[in-house]
Amino acid sequence: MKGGNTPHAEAAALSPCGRRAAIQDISRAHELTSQLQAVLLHLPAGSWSQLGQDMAKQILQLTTSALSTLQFCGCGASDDGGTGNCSGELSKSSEGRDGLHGRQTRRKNKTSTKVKTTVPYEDGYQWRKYGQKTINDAMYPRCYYKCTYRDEQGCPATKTVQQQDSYADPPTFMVEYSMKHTCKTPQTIFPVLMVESSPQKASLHGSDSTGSSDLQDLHLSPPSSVVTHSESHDKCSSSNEQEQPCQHEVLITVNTLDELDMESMDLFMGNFDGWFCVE
DNA sequence: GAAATTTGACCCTA
DNA sequence: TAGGGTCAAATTTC
Repeated sequence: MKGGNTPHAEAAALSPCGRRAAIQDISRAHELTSQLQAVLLHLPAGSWSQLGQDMAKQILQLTTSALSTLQFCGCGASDDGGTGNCSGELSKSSEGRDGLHGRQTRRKNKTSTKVKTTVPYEDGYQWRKYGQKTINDAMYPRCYYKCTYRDEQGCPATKTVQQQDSYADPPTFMVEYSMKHTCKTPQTIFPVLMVESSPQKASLHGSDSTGSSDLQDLHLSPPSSVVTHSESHDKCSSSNEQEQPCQHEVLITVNTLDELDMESMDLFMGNFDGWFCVE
């Protein structure tokens, strides 16, 4: 059902410029919340610290959801001619064709978000594996996950996880998210630390482990990540002549949150100024 | 026994 | 027609 106050409806009502500004604002909020969460982890355990963590998690989920909504609803300005259909909607093409119940389109829409990470299973959502395939020219099979709440709440979100290189330590995975989460669950594992990309490739490398960390014991190993946000039409306003497709990668390798110290944070803040590509 | 994962088969798209 | 995405029965885990 289409609710008038749904994020999708609001996004659709936004002008391209307004949507862009909204995306930038939310991405900034997301970034700051991620950093706040990292800071909170340094505080002594206590009710306030826990409360802050919980709040940060919720904010991250909300901002992630909002960003996802805005991105997926960007189709109106792209190559589908502005049909008004969000690219996130399921295709009904196969329905009723061969007696398959609810079988959805076999090809996903082009709009998706790819994230390169060392912790593909910790992104704040719960997933259930439903398939695995050997992919041509890939060293490792690709795993297919759907939202745990797909059956209960009809959440269409899916993701694929594929290990990339066998020699990296830790191994990196390319995670491709498709469809937007519509499930409503407060359960989070740990939201992915979204990292902004910038025209200049930058990296923060946590070296070897710098002392013991109890964070690992908390299973809050921070993701490290590369966010590769790509869409077919993307041009980067920050690139010089708007000629290069937006395909930025920023690799943050952090073994423990202790390594993400304030110095790194400052570098973090200084180097990145927006991970969304602007048309 | 319920939930999650594995795996082969089916089917769609390029 | 090959490759990739999904289904669903079988199997495993808790």
